[in-house]
Amino acid sequence: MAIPDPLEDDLAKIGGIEGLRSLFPDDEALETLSGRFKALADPMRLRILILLAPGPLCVCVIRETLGIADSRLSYHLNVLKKAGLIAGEPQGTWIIYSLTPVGGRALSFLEGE
Amino acid sequence: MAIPDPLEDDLAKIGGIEGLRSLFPDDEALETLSGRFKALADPMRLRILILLAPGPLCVCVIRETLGIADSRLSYHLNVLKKAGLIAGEPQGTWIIYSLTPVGGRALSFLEGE
DNA sequence: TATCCATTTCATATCATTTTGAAATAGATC
DNA sequence: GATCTATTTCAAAATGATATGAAATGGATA
Repeated sequence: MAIPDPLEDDLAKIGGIEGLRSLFPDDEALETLSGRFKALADPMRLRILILLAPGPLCVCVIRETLGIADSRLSYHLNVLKKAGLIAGEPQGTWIIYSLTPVGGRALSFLEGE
Repeated sequence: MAIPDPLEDDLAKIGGIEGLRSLFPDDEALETLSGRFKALADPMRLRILILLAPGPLCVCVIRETLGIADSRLSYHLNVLKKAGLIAGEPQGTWIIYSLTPVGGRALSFLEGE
C-alpha cells in the first residue's frame, strides 16, 4: 500500500498527490536555483564573495589575500560567474571582479543568519 | 611580482592584504554556512522543502509525490535534517517531517529570487 | 614583432556526493 | 510472540566536484 488509509483524508484536503506536485516549479527553475546554492556551498567561494562585498577587486589581489594558486582561484571565480553571483570586467592588463545584484543579496542572506 | 604597482595604493587604502583578510569569519563559521548551502544545493531537496512549506507531511506522502525510492528519499531527508532545515517527529507507525525556522527562512530566500 | 605578465585552460589525480538494491530496525497489530 | 509495514542503514557502484601543475591565451608595452 502506498499511502496508509488514515492519511488519505488529510491528503485529499490538500489536493492529493497531484495537488502537492502542483507546488513544484519546473525542472529548469529548480536546476537554476540549486545551481546558485551549489555555487555558494564552498568556503573558498564564500570568502571571495565576502572580499568583494566592500567593492570590486582584481584577480591578483584576491589571489594574494586567499593564498591559493592562480588556477584554483580561476576555477572558483568561474563557478561564481556562471552562477551569476559575480561579474568580471577586463581593465587594462588585469580583470576586476565585482558582486552582481544577485551576489549581493546572497551575501546579505549569509550575514542575516 | 605579486601585486602590480598601480594597484598598491588602492590596496593600502583598504588596509592592505591583512585588512582584507580581517573580513573573513573563522573557518568553522564558513564551514557551517557552506554546509547549509550544500544542503540546499540539490533539486530533489528543494522539492522536499517546497512540499513542507504549507505544513508537515509523513515520509510516505513525500515519497509518493516525488516518485523516488525509499532509500533515496531517506538519504535526502537526512541531509536536510543534519543541516537543521527540517525535523522529523515519530507519530505512530510513521514519521512526520516539518520545516524548522531556519528551513522556513531558507525557503523564503529561495522564493524571493 | 618580440616580449612580458595576468589570467585562463587543460589533463589528470584526488576526493565527495549521490544512487541503488538488499538487509536491518522498530513500532503497531493480530 | 509472530507478523506486517514504514522507515532507515549499509555497501557498492556511479557520478560529480575540486586541486594541481604545466601549457596556452591575449592584451600591453617596448
